[in-house]
Amino acid sequence: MRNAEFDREEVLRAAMKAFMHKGYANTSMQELKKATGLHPGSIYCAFENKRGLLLAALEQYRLDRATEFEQFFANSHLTLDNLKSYLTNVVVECISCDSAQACLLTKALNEIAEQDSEIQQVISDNLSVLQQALAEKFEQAKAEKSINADKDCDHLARYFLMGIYGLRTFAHTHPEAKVLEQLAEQLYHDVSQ
Amino acid sequence: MRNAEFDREEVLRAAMKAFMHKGYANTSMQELKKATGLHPGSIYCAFENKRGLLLAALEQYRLDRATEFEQFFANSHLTLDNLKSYLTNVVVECISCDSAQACLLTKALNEIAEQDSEIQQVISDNLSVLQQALAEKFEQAKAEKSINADKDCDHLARYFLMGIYGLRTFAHTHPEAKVLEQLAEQLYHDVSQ
DNA sequence: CTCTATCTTGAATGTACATTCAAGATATCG
DNA sequence: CGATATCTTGAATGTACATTCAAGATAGAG
Repeated sequence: MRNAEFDREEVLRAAMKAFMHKGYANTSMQELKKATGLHPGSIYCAFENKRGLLLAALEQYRLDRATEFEQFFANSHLTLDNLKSYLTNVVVECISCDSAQACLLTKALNEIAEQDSEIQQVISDNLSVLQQALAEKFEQAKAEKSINADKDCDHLARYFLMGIYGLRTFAHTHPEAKVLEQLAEQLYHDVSQ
Repeated sequence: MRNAEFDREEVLRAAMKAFMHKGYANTSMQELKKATGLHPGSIYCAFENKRGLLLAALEQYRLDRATEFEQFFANSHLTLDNLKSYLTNVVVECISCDSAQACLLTKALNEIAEQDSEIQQVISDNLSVLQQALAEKFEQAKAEKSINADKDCDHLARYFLMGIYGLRTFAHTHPEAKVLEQLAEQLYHDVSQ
């Protein structure tokens, strides 16, 4: 007889941002209340508890990232060039230094995955989806003759993803644009050559 | 008139292990008490507080890792081969899946660096030291003609370290030996070719 | 052996937190 | 324009935590 007043996606994006900024354990319900605009009771009603909010936020993150990913390839450029744009965008995010741009997946992976196998599984699945999507793009690039026919696209996707993880971590201590760009350049070279 | 009964290094290694396993915020003083064998009062007396214990543990970690690093090069092999051994060892640590082998630096960097600039600085300094040490080894490998004379050793060191960060994160979701070994193989190839 | 400075112990403290819940508000339906 | 199901509110609850502290233990000095 009455619908919830809040926008679920908006709330989840706010929660994401809070979790990315301060981590899971260090984000209190009071901060989540401020970030989402929802009172504790509403959060518990909608997401069961703080952990449920994280799980919902991880799912929203997956959806948002998948959409974003596809947009990089929704044009007529060579797939390999789009992969490069994707990588360049990672660097841009790292440089902007906005913690909101950190990767929720790797952050949560580091903080809690080891102690919560369900969350571990959710994150692993998320990352596998991204890896699979990358592998498909490399296959496409191979079909377009941009990369050598004897390359193993699954391996390329894993290596590319490993590089992105490394880049993100590296950026925490080395946020200088030039260095990150140079590293990305080499990574691109190593997967495309 | 009376000396402390505990062995400081032993206590710090136990604390490191606890922090690596559960993270900083999620490791309670009660767990630290169990892990170190020290009662709260003694911990506060020796390290001021929980944060002080982390700082001391980070310093011990740096010392231990520096010693370990040098041991990889304390032989008559080619420096480049020793770099490969070092990388192989990272993979072995990842595979062993013993959380005690995770990297305290990257773990702490992800969890708290953004909220505590002193800890951020300590970790950054630690990682810079490692990066510098790697750069020196690459210079040595260059002098031994193992790598091309026109290579930028600082860049190689950064790329190598980025790869190690990526490898460690990747291992969280992909602990299969074969995959990690293949990634390490490619990384080695890309820095030595 | 005695004295005292220092260390050890672990219960006590206050605080901050996640979670609950009952009262109040409001949209929708008849 | 009620009636009512559902949502919103935020103070109350209990718990778990980091930290403190005073009493007890013990090593070393004289």
